[in-house]
Formats: sequence, C-alpha cells, structure tokens
Amino acid sequence: MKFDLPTPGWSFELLATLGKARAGILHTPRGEIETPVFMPVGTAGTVKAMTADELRAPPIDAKIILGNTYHLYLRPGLEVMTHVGGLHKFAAWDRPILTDSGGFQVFSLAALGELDDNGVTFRSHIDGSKHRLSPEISMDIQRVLGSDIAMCFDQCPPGDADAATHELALARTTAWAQRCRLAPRAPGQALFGIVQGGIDSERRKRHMAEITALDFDGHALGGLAVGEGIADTYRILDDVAHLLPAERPRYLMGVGTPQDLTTAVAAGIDMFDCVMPTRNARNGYLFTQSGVRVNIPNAANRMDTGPIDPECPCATCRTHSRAYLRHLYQAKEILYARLATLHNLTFYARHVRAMRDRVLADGERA
RNA sequence: GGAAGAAUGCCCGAGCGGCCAAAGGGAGCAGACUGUAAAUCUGCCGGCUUAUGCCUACGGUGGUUCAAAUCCACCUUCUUCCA
Repeated sequence: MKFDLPTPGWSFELLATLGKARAGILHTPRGEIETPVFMPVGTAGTVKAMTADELRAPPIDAKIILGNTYHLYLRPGLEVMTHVGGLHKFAAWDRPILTDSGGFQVFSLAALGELDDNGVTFRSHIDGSKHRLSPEISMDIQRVLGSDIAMCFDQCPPGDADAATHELALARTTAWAQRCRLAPRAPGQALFGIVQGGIDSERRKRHMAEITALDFDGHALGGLAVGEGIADTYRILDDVAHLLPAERPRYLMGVGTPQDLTTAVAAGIDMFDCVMPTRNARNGYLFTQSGVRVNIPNAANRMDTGPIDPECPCATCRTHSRAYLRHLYQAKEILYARLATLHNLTFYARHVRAMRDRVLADGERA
C-alpha cells in the first residue's frame, strides 16, 4: 500500500509487516529509501572519514545521511551555504539528506545558554560568539541547507528529568512544532514532527496525539537513549512506536546499538540515525556479525592475521588483518579511521537490511 | 694523563634529608562512547595483594643520621672540556 505524504513528491509505500515490524519504501524527490533504514550521521557536512562515493557504493550504499543545523550554521555559516547552493552541492551528495534541527544541541549544550518559550540563546563552541536558535531560525537554516527532510525544532530533556521539566518540554515542543509547520521550506522539503515525553507511556501518547494532529510527513520519537536506562527505552518503544500513524515513516532519533535497532524495528520503527558506528569506529570499537565486539587496540589483536569479521564483505575485512588495523590505530594513522568507519557502517547497513529482508520474507504483504 | 658533570621505575624525565612506591610525559593494559564541541574521554600501570599492610626499589659497596633517591667515601659506567 502506498500513501501520499503532505509534501508534494513524497509518498510512503508499506510493503510488508511482521508483527509490529514493517518494511517499506520512502519515495522522495531525490530517490527511494528502503526501510528500515540506518542513516549515517554527517554532522558537519561529512560522515567523518568517508567520501560521498564510499557511502554511496555497496556494501554501505547509504540512501540518506544526516546533517546538522546547529553545526552547519556556525560553520561554514549561511553565507557560504547560500553561495554554494545548499548542502547537497556542497558535500557532493545527490541522495536525500535529513537535517536535525539543533534541538538536540539545545539539550546537550544547554549549559551554554538560556532557554525560554521562544527558543534558546547560546554561545558558539567555536569562538564564543552569541547566537540564537528558534523554530523559525532553525527552519530557515534548514531551508538554506536544502535538506530533504527537515526536523522540527524541539526540546529534548535528559533521561533523569523530572515530570515538571518534561511537561514544560512537551508544551514547548508542541508549540514549536506548530511554528515550524508554518515556516517557509525549500522546494520539496518534507518536515517531520518529534514526539517527546520521556519514559512515561501516557505522557508519550498524549504528546503523540498533539504532534500527529499537525499532519507532518513523518514522525520521530525523540528523547530516548538519553540516559534513562535501556529497559525503559525498550518499554517505551514497545508501548508507543506502533501507535504512530502507520501510513507515515517512523523515525527513532539518535539510536542506537545493534540490539537497540533490532528492538526498535520489532516495535515498528522505520528509520534510525546514530553516531555509534562512526564514532566507535574511530575509538577502536568494531562490530561483528557474531555479536562479539572487537576492541581493536587490545593485545589479543597484535598477531591476529584474520579480518575483523570473516562474514563482512567490506573492503576493510576483505583486505586487511586485525593486526594491521591494530597497528594503524596504535600509530594513530589516519587510514585507521577510514577503514574502521567503512567497516562499522557496513555492519549497520547490513544489520538493518537483514531485518528488512526478514520482514519481506516472513511477513504479510501490506 | 688531568678537570667538571651525570647515573631515578619499560623509556624519557622531575625530585635533591622525613609529607617518596617517588611529579610529569611516553609506551603498555583495560574500559566508556546512542538526533557528534569526541581520531575523544576514563581507569590501571614494582610485587604480594585489592589493607590507614608487608616486601623490593632511585648504578655498586660502605658510612653519617632517629630518618637517605636526596649528605659523605670509595668503586663502576657514561658525557663534556683541557692536554
């Protein structure tokens, strides 16, 4: 079944379901995105250590990547972004891009500034200069960046926030979502709403009703895996994800470990992003099919002539040994970051695709 | 042949009478990382052991002192300078 989304040129095609899990295709003006999908994070206009060609080529074959409003606004800034004609041209990436609104930075860098009903004032981590982000400003930056999916500017409370903080964040996030909805967008740019509410199911559902009423192209669950404890994360996913409108894509923001993705897909999520494969790669943590992680600096790899993962088709595993990678890591060679990132992104891409294949193979046609 | 200086834990290197199992760095070992201020950060790093505990330790051997990596004597090795 294929559902048109509010933004022209966009539709979501549901192919099969297996329990709450789904497999589908998100049709966009810049191409198809098979779901479930993992979106590599490219905060500053680059998925760190990867070229656009490497991301596009199998086995990663990323159909969509992330960019970040806050970071790209601070550097290189809107003057450059306008001049170069947007993020796609700038980064030589012709497939879809999703931009985070800066909402997460409001949360994670909140100590830098003051938060009020209208937005957040903060100081640049680069030069200390004072800046302001509001729903309108965030949307305008995302318009200039020209992302395919813009995210609403939201407030994401930490995992241990109290009820009052959550209620305030919910009210603001809803009010801000309404304002983002009215803001000008780039041609063909879709907009996703974000559901907050912490780990209280009833609060989540209440906020979900507010956000889904606004007719966004897709819906995101925000504020999960922000320190609340994995059992609560999974409980909320199981309680809430499948209640998001079935005919629109469902995006779990910022998650997560391979097991998190498995759990979330089973709960009905279609889209993910996370820094974990890229950052952990750079920090020596490599994923394997067997589930046993490889800490590449460990002495056990010193003499190991085998690949990171014998089941992995990536160029790193087909070409290089653990001993070599460990050496590159220890020697702080730049090549290490590239080889490791290539591997971890391959792992994530295959992990998510395997789940999609399973839903298509064993599920019911939608 | 003479003169001056130096020898510290795996390496480099502070300390120059007690607060020294000995700063700091490196190396090594282990861990963390979830809408990226992260090629980052944390812990361990003489042994026994997980104790306000014991042993072994600052080139070697003696000595001074209640107390020495720190002071003295000699020895060994190294560096620089003068012949």
